[in-house]
Amino acid sequence: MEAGTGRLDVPAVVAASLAIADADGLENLSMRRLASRLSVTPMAIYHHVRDKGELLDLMADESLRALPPLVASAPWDSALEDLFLGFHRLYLAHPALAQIMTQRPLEGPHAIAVGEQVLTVLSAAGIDDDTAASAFISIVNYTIGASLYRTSRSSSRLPERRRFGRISAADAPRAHGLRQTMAALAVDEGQFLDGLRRLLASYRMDAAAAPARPTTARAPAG
Amino acid sequence: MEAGTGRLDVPAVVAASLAIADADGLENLSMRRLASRLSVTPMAIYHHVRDKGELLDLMADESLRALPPLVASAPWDSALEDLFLGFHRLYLAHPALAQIMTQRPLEGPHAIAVGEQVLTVLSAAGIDDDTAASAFISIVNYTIGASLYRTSRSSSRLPERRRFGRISAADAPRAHGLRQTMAALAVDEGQFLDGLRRLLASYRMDAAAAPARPTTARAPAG
DNA sequence: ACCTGAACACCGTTCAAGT
DNA sequence: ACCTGAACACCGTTCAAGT
Repeated sequence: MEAGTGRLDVPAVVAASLAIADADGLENLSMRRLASRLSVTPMAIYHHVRDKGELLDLMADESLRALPPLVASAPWDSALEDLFLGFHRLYLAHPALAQIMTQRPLEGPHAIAVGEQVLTVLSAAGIDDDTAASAFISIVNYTIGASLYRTSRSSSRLPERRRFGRISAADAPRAHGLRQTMAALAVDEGQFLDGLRRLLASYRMDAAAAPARPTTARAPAG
Repeated sequence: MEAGTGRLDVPAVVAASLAIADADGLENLSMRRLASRLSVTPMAIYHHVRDKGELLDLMADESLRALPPLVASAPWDSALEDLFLGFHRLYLAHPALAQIMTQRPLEGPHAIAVGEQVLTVLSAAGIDDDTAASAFISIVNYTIGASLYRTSRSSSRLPERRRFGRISAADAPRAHGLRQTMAALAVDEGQFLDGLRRLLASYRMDAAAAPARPTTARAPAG
């Protein structure tokens, strides 16, 4: 498959990797499967990528290109809400990316560019540097956790439960009664948004407490 | 190793699995490694556990035994803060557990018991059922995301970065200036607590808006 | 520079057999 | 019931060789 192009390059390798991970899950992405999809010998890939780990880094960073850019004209909190909703949607579309982020710190150029944008917006809102750094980390963590939660419960990837029976009304009446509510929330974008908004509202109070700053935004101050 | 006991059982298998995952990472936990640590043939394990997936489920649920129980006498928000701090510490001590939770929905008996406790506490605080379910999910998601963040950055498991250079002052002045701050926050329990408290504070407002309820809260008591 | 082929040290799991 | 042994269809990666 994918034949014809003749020559292999990094973008083609990354694209094929994402396609395999989307179709069959990250656990089924192997260098050998990838090679056969590219009609090439496994070792050919090693000429473009040092090892599988580097391939995963490239997948995670490269896919951030698809993120809708932050809208600078909007209020800072709704701009951030949109940005992280974009993250969440990206991770739902490509569950492998969220998984990769939990195993390898993402430090590629696109990831750093997004981080820079977020920190700039928080700073312009009047939030001090330390709080901004902390806010960035907490919001990213929440977003990744919520995305993993939804993808791990998406019908297509559920492992068949065997050992454990269903949740019983006798042992856990509340959890039992809320079973269907929780199942619905697990596939609901509104559930993600609710938590995100609660975090943003909390940082809004930090912003209000600080003196508003002009958005000139010159770097780490000289 | 681990010889002498003569007979294999599920607790021994689970304990050995955790020991391997703690020492060498979940990615190095294999049925064959596990078998050799138990001085047994790989196939012997399959007599106690259906497959590797079930083994992972058992590891994740069984380890929840170590969680400090929720202190019912404390105010609900500080009780929940303690409980989830306990989760966070458990995941830091055993990074494999947080990883497993992102791949397989945790529905074992201990997980359900913890969920029941949390829902009961939220309800007794005067939070309605739908909000309680949503709060539970968001707080768990945040906790898992934050735990994964810290473990993925723990010095012992960092993959050597190759493709991407260090973050440059020219391209990302803010991110560059905050590099050391962010690195410090990545290993700081206070960073986790800050985000957790912001979420709890938000739900405290829901509780205040609702009529307070007597803490009759039947169920797992008795 | 870019790719192939053979090989090494691993995987999870099935199936048949032993006690 | 509990365990072994051999086998199957896979892995990631090194090394030497081809063009």
